[in-house]
Amino acid sequence: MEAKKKITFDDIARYTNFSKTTISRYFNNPDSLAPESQRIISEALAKLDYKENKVARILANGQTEFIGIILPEFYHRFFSEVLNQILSTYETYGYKFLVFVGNRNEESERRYIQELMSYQIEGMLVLSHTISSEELAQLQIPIVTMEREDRQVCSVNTDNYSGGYQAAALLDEHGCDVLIHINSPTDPQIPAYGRITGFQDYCKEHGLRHEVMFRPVDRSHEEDQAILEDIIATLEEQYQGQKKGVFLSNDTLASTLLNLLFRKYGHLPEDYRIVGFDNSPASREAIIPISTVGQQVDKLAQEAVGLVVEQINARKEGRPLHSRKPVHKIIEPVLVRRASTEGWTEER
Amino acid sequence: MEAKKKITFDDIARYTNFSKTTISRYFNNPDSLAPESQRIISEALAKLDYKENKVARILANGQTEFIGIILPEFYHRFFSEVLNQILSTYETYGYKFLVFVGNRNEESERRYIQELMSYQIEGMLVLSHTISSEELAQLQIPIVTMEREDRQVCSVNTDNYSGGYQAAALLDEHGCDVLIHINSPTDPQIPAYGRITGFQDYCKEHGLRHEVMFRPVDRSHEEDQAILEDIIATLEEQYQGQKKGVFLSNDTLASTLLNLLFRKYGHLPEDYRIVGFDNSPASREAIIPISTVGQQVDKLAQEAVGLVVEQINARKEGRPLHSRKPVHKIIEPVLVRRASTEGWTEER
DNA sequence: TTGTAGGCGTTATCAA
DNA sequence: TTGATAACGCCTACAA
Repeated sequence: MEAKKKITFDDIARYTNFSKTTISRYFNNPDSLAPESQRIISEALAKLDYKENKVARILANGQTEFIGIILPEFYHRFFSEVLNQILSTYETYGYKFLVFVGNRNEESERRYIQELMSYQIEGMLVLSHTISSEELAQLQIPIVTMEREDRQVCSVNTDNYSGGYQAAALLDEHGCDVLIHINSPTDPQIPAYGRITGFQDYCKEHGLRHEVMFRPVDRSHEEDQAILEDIIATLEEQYQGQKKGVFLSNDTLASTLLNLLFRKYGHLPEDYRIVGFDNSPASREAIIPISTVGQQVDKLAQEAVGLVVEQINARKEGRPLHSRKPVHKIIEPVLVRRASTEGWTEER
Repeated sequence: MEAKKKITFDDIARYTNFSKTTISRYFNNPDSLAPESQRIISEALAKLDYKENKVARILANGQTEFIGIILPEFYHRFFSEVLNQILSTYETYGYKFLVFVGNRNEESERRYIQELMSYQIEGMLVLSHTISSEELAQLQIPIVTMEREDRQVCSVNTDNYSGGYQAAALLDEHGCDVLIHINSPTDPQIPAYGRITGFQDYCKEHGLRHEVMFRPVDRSHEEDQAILEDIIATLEEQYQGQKKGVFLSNDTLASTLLNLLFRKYGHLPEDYRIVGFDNSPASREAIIPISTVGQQVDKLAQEAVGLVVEQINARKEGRPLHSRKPVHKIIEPVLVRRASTEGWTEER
């Protein structure tokens, strides 16, 4: 059972008295062969236990069927969810994925991209922030980004503005006296900034008292806890007796806030309403289910890969599509109403 | 800026008046070149903007530097954590990873493996259960598994037995009257079964009253909740007034139990102590921090990739290592004491 | 319906 | 220290 030499088209050809070309055709255009020939070859393949070698095929026809992925990190569930959904598009498109995690290091991300390019990837999905879309565009391959600056490249994003708007509307609907949005300081160029403006616009349009609190959240759970405890203290001083609707930039943060309140009061006080973002497991699995602006991760991934594939195909026949302006697809978020706004009793 | 033809060694050779061979050497064995030649080539590469093509190199030397990964799913944080750590070994070993998620489907996993083989992967990491180690071994490439049946292949695993043992010891230490272990029905062949036997052995050795409850957990959060509510009812009937030490098979489950108790009592009652498994974010971010048997995911991943690479290298020089018996590495778990056993007041 | 010949961009083997 | 030449395993005209 030791490393038996690999069987190639040559071996099959010799064995069947066909030429290599015919064997190749068996795989790429079987209908052009006589049925009888197909049978002969098929049997020979089985008998000799042939295993295909896609590397050789790539070198010959230039199509790797590789798509590169650069993720910024793996801490937030959002990214593992997205990756999961991206990987599952293999079933529909057949592309394989080479994955790198950037960890916010510009230099290593450049190295990763070089490495990906050297493997002749046909396209790339970029979720990390460190490298500008301008630089990405120069790579001259189809690129689609998600949740990051995207001026020079195609992208697929949740309608963050709509999400922020709906979150505010939901809190308003439940009669909150003041709306609070907690977020980390965010670059206006990244799509997630829309959550802030959406929130603000709703409040302004409806003349609601509101406040956006920029805090350095999302660094670590412990820091987030400290920050949120501080915020609770502030809120209870500033808006004592008023109903506070809090919209947080993600579900994990929302859950942390909820836990703090639960620890303090043993339940979610009537004068608090909470909305998260993402519809990640953290929102469903919280001590009481948290209302949230759900990102349709499956659709995001599907569209992103679809967009890359579309460009790849366009390229293969001239380049009618790629040289045009970048396409930016938008996926509607889905508002999920749960106990953290609807009230615990209503929920069960 | 349109698809300029790709620069190859041929172009560099022509430009510098060296041969292709010399250019190749510049990359693979630069010291064998005259310093002056190195400079000339280096400049030419920059001037012509050469980009390497690893596909061609693979075809020529047979080394893809690819390792295949088959994950069972992405729902449990454990797997995204492991994947993250595996991917990060790129920095030390330079291997690239082709990732597939099996989703418990035997047929598609076989297809994935064929696909991986066709890309000439040099080794494979398998975390999914569906395909027997016997079948894996027949692939004739270095394989390392984690957290699954591993009789015919190498593996890296947490010492689950020790983990179960320590969990029981921790609960005992805090004076629990009865120890409960909640787990899904588990195949004795997979390493995680050790958690059960470790737990049982400690209890038996120390003459402790104990019980293992096999329930179909880990299917969905809602089902888990229902199951755990049921268990709480049972426990409170059966062990009323006694201090119950509950060891759950993972942190998410532990957190769900904790949440249910918190909702019922507004705090963790004195007659409950809880221990999880994994030391995943779920345990730190729970409403009160949960004690847990920590898997050293970074080490698991490091060792797993290391073991594959070791075998790959052994293969390159004859095959002294691979034909021997499978190696099974064990990583010690780390017991993490937190509020769910130590008591809330002690913790702060 | 099948075959011939050349090429994809490297690396390996000899030789000089 | 450098080169010529033949692989590597498949695909794609073009021919028959």
